[in-house]
Amino acid sequence: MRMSRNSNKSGLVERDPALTSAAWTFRSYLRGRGLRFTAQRRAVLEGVMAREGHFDAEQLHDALGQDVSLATVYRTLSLLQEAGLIREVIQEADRARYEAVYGHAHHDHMICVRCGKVIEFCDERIEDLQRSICREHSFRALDHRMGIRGVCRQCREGVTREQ
Amino acid sequence: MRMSRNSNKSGLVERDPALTSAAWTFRSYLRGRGLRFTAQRRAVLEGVMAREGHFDAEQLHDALGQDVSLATVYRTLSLLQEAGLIREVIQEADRARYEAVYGHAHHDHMICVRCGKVIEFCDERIEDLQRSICREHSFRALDHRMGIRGVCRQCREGVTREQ
DNA sequence: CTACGTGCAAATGGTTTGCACATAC
DNA sequence: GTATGTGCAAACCATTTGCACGTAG
Repeated sequence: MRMSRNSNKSGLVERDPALTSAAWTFRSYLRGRGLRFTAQRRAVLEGVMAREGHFDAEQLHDALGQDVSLATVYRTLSLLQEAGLIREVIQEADRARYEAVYGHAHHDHMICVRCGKVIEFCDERIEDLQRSICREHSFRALDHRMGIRGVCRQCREGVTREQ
Repeated sequence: MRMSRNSNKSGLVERDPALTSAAWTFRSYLRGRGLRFTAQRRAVLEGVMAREGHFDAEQLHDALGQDVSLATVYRTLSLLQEAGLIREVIQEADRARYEAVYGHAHHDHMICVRCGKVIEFCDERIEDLQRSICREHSFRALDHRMGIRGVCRQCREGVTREQ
């Protein structure tokens, strides 16, 4: 949707060519708070950006191999969330799940309670209404989440998958 | 919004006058599954219905005194949720919070990240859009939750409360 | 150098569960 | 009577934290 400033196809990169835009954002956030951009934090960020869809701390830790301990994954996920690079997905289970924000359009979710499938959607009319409701209540929104639980078409048609 | 069949003002009650409509619903749900409507389950339900706003298992347990153990509160909250009498509020912390559904209009939430205040609102235009989006995706909605995180007017104006 | 970061293992804490006893039907 | 429910305490398990050792700046 949005063009990365450090596309690895084009040679038109600025500053450190090894850093993606998301990495720059994270580094700036950390610097601004007197924190350090370490190899582990970078690895976690790259793991997050490489991932499609939703993930939890343990999945990310597995994908990263021995590079980063689980404790550090948790610590870094908090930082990434504060930096606005990831957000917590509306919770279905007791396990926190995240998704990358950077370069992804905002969207909401429909969750099928039968097969667990997540359908993402985005509706600008709803976004507009949310903005005007916040205005009416003098509320300054930082983030919002919407999740619709229900049954998807496939499951209703009897093509049940697992469970 | 909806009239209770067992209003305690009018004498026009049917069946067991000591049972509220919500209690009947719960009892029917349990019976339908071969489960029993015990004194503890009834106490939990009454505790839930008596409560204004959001609550968690421990608060409810405290309010019930020695009548019901915490374990049973948890077990009963699950049943009430399955029966559709309560729903889990969009999670802010790692603690599950609930609210009664019965007799309450559907609504969504704004959560102030500074003072923790929850503003409830309901917008029929958003509900309509949600319905049409579900239709477009052939998705049958059972429930939905929306939460907007942000900063309320009072907190922006510097009248910070706690934390 | 000094403050910050990391890995490890232990602690935390809300929630669940095994078990023996109690109770609804 | 028998299946279901309950209380208690122990188990669970994702997440957090204390501490000693690394390392960025």
